[in-house]
Amino acid sequence: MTIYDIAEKAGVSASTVSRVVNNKPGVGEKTRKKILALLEENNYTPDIAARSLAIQSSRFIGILIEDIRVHHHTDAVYLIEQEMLHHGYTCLTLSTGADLGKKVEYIRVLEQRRVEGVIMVGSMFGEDSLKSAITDHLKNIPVVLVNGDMDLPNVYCVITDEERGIEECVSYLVRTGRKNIVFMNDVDTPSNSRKFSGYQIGVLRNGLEERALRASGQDTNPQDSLIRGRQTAKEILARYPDTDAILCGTDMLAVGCLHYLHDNGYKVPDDIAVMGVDNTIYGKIVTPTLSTLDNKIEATSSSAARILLDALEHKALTHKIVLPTTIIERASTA
Amino acid sequence: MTIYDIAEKAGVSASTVSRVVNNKPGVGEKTRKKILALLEENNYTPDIAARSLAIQSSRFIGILIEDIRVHHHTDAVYLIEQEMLHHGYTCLTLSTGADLGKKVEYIRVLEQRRVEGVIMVGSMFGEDSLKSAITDHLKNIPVVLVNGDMDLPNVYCVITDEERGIEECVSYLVRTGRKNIVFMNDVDTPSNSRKFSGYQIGVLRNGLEERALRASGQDTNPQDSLIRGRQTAKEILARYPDTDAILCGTDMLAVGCLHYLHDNGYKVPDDIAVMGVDNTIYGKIVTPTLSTLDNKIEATSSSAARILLDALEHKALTHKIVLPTTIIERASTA
DNA sequence: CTGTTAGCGCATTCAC
DNA sequence: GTGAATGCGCTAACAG
Repeated sequence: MTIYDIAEKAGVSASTVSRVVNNKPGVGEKTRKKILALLEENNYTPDIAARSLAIQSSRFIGILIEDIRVHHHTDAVYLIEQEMLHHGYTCLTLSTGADLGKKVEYIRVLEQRRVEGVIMVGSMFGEDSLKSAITDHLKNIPVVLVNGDMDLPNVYCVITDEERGIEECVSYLVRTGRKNIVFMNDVDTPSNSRKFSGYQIGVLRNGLEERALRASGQDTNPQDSLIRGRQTAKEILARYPDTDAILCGTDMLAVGCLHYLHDNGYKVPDDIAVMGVDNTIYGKIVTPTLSTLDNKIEATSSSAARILLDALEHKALTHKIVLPTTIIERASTA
Repeated sequence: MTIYDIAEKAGVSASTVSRVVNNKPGVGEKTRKKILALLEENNYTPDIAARSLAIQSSRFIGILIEDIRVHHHTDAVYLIEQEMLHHGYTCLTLSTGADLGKKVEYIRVLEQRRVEGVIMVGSMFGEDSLKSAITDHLKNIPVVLVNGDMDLPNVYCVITDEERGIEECVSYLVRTGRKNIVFMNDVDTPSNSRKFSGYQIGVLRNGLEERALRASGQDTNPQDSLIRGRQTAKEILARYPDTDAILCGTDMLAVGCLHYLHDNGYKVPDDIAVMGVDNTIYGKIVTPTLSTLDNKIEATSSSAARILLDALEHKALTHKIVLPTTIIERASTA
């Protein structure tokens, strides 16, 4: 059912039908009514692809995310989608996986679909290796990085100050009487590097010894992180038996850590304090409940959505905004 | 950059360029090389919308899901996306929310984008009230319902036998010595009705008294379910102090339940056994670990993807397949 | 092997 | 107020 079909039935031309469909003026009241009725009864639906072609605007915005199964990221996607849809954009949300080549591939998919803007969620998207993919394939459209950092004229970044946040976590743990604080880092991402560097600063400022281990493995899906956290906790305690606090790069790692400690007779927080990052629901579920560094995913993603919308309307804006984090104090450290 | 631009640069016609872009035969080796080079150096990307219009095929498939923040559903989406993308389809994944009107609205969005097939995840999409929306707006394209039930020529359903599964849960709890088994139901959905009916059958077969409460509230997001489970556990124990097992409609409800029991001095599973449904990661995280009815979301969604692909190739297939569930036995009942 | 033509469904000028 | 004509970028006959 096209506007031509409707036009024929109504005995008018396609342009008139088009005007009615798009609520534009210049159509007589009676013909408008008549066409409206025909539209309804034939349940006509405009072909957005055709319209896109004609008006040179897809009303698509792309969302790139590493793994839709990661809770922390879907919270962001949820907010962004709502906001975008509210402004008449349809979101094309794609899970890229950890692989860099895949990311580039998906960027091309977005390009082919002629998205008008892109939001990428996750610090991995701020990697230098993606810079050329963005300049080549996302030319002239605004790109907003959630928690990623990149210096490009059409790229806007909104990140949380995790470095500072982790540094504060260290100080916080010191205030609760901890001295031997080990940092359990997750896979190698820009965000995790910032966290690590925050840990180093914190350790330095508090005159502590630097003790850090990277959780082995590379998959960041929830199931896997749990195992990895558990395993790494074991390694930590084997290497540093006098550990009295473990600061983990993500909540899920921290949960795995809690599991290991519980199973092996350690008391949390009495023997060892544990802390995570992300303020996910996992931390509310475990026993004891998990203290965590809230990196404000809702605020960050809302802000990203706003920025993208502003950029789409060619408003001037700053290219980088940094939000503060907050420590959420729960039973695992208190 | 269009094929015309490239054609001009190459001194050939657009059709030749089109042939090269689509890897079609009938182009001389030297011209092909030349065009390929130009394509590359101008980094040309085809406009899929325009192509869709020409070939009358969008290579889009739609995925409808109630809430992208629900873990259990994103697992399904992940699998489906991978499979579809592997077959050259791009997935348009939309979170509809619980509201029925919104669901219809999103169905129309998919229609406008001319998706060639749809997968809907969640039993709510099997509701009768959506039947007309599907017949009107998703005419002649295959629709696969994951865990939803609907009788329509273009609709295929793949569901798990939760009724039977819950019945088995009751019998299982009885075998572990429980007699006063309360069912905590989640919000009113077809799936939850099936679960409830399974509970009723189980209770009847085992000569027990029927005791069921519906968790108040209506939001099914993870955060909320947790609170609701806790609250409902309280109500259950107030009304039935001799309860020795609580069977919950979802894992998250069960986790909330565990929290309440823990905080109020009940021993799980000694005093009261707790069981959930969905086999989510939440059940692996809590203490004690949660026994649960695995409703096979991976198998179900993979199957749904397969069915949709088959339907898109016009292969004959059955309209309804029912998969068995499995009981996962963990500490909360053992 | 390659170019010409037409058409996909729609929006938009410009006449009438 | 309304219609005819044109173009968006691409594919697909059909000619040559």
